[in-house]
Amino acid sequence: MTSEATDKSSFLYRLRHSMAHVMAQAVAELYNGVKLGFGPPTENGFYYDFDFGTEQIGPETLAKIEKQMRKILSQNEKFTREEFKTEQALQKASQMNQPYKEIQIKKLSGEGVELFSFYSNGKFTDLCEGPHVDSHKDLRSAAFCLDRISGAYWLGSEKNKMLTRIYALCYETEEELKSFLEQRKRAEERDHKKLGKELEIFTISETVGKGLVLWLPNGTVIREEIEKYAKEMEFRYGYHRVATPHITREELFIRSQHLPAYSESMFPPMTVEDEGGIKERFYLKPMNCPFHHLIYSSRPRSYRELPLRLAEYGTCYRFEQSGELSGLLRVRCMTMNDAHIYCPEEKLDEEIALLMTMYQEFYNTFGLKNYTYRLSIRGKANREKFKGSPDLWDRAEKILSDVLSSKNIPFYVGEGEAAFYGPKIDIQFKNLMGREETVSTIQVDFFAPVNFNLEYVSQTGEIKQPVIIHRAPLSTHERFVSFLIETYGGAFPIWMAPVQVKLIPVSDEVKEYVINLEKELKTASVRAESDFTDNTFNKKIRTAVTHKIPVCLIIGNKEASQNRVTVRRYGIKEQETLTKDDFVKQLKEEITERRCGISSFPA
RNA sequence: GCUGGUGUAGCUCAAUGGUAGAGCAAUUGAUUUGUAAUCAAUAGGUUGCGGGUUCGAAUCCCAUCACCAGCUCCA
Repeated sequence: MTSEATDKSSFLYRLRHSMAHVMAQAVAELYNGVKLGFGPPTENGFYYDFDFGTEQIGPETLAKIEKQMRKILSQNEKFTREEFKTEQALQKASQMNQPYKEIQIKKLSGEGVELFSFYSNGKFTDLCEGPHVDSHKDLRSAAFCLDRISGAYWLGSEKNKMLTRIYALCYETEEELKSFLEQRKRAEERDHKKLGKELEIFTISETVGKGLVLWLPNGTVIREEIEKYAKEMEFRYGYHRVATPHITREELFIRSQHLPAYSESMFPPMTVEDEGGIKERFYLKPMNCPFHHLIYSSRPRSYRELPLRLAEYGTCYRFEQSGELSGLLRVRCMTMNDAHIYCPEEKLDEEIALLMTMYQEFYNTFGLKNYTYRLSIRGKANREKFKGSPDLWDRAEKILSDVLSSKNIPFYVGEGEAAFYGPKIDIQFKNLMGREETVSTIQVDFFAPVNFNLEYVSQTGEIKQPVIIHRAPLSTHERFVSFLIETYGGAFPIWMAPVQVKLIPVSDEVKEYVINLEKELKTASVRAESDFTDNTFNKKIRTAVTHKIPVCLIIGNKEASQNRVTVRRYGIKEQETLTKDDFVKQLKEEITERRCGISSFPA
């Protein structure tokens, strides 16, 4: 959220907060006996949670509520504040027949709050800490519209009743609201689900099942280019590649403690019967780690081979809740840029530092900028859920925080966001709709070495336990490609573009030259295609541009007669004509260096 | 999984109880073009699937599946 949107003293915050009360009042007037939940400001406006009882609320009621709000605003009431001690406050909430407010008062009272404020505007009163604007007059020039309606669990717990949440957009001026709506519309144009279909990157078939992605030829090029790059990078950083099965006997996940702790996110087991009639259960893997641990422990290890880095683009299966699935962002079958690093504890800081360098190298290549680092630690609450000695935790948390600081990497702390086996550094991306998603983590794990009895012989001949680092800088292909599509708006850098070069003949006379050039480019491993359709020249250009192909070669008699090509780059007006050989040389350089040039970011 | 919404040709959408239609894409023919849509013809649909109401259903009702937004979850 912007600072203005969260700053309680800002006018915008008070405006949105007050407007939420007006909405609650409108709803209360229209629906007798409605129960009120919470109604805070948000990044773009505000929402309010209501319990409508048995009443069905659809989008058509939004217009009705909005109309009522405007009627209320015309009454020009003042916002007034009154304070009550706990008992009186409870009594007041009870008189108003607002059970959720009673619960809230009791909860806050338990946390030591003794004085409760109620705000009134006209006949409407609501428990609220404020602050608000002075009167309706301050709200009149504001721009707002009711946006959408959805369910939301009371107190955010799925064990509680689901209330009806009404979201509204609200800004100080009409221009700001309009500009937000336009921005949202532009963002929707970059939606990876939309572009993924248009650019034929992936498809999902009901026949195969939801959350199970079919990668089309274009998408497969992108996947494989990413994978090739990751393998080169990991080779340079001293990783060894391994390969493991997609299924395993139940025993492995019992040992790793995924069963039963993680069983809700796993596909149900397959039961097979051997010749002796003994039944055995197999599971699809939700993670690669346990397999890698067994590779580590397949023979005794010496300190000399640590840190041992085992990498695999491993395909995992998770039975995500159906409502969670979304395009490539959240799927049930995913291929992870996974690796596990088995590291002596005293080398942990060095190894993490090396990882941060690698992450930044990766993200620079992709030109990614819209991410933030989160240091996820235990926090003060629920200490019992975090396994291992507190001493070890303290040290690990300090190491992570020190590495981030020493590399001048800005980060924020996520209290209670650690994994149960250790703290982590999460890389958070914001998607187009402003929603934050974890794209990647670096996790320190003290727990698995114990479960899997992982050991090494130290320099002094002692048996020691390594610490494990789980890391996946490039996330899963699925999630990472969804971010890339949205970041690039579908216009990929040349090195990973499905079609890198489109050859467009001006007329049939140059056909032979074009055919030969295409052959030459393909021989140089360039993904080149020629357009020999009956379409007009203009139409051919339009087609190439709408497919967001990074380079078009315009070839007419002028070019063919001089062994040249005219280069038209995506999103760039200026063209240049150069010799065929110069073009191929430049192009190859750009591809080999994986340049993330301006051509990929049209204005 | 929960709340609300949506589902019509490959894609984007029209048809609100009375003969399912348009543009783009596809196919065929003509056209060979110098920087974002040449012209014409053809083909394409048990309106997501299954029930029901009705003389008659894309349209109304029930159920189911999928998708979208949000909630919850996300080792």
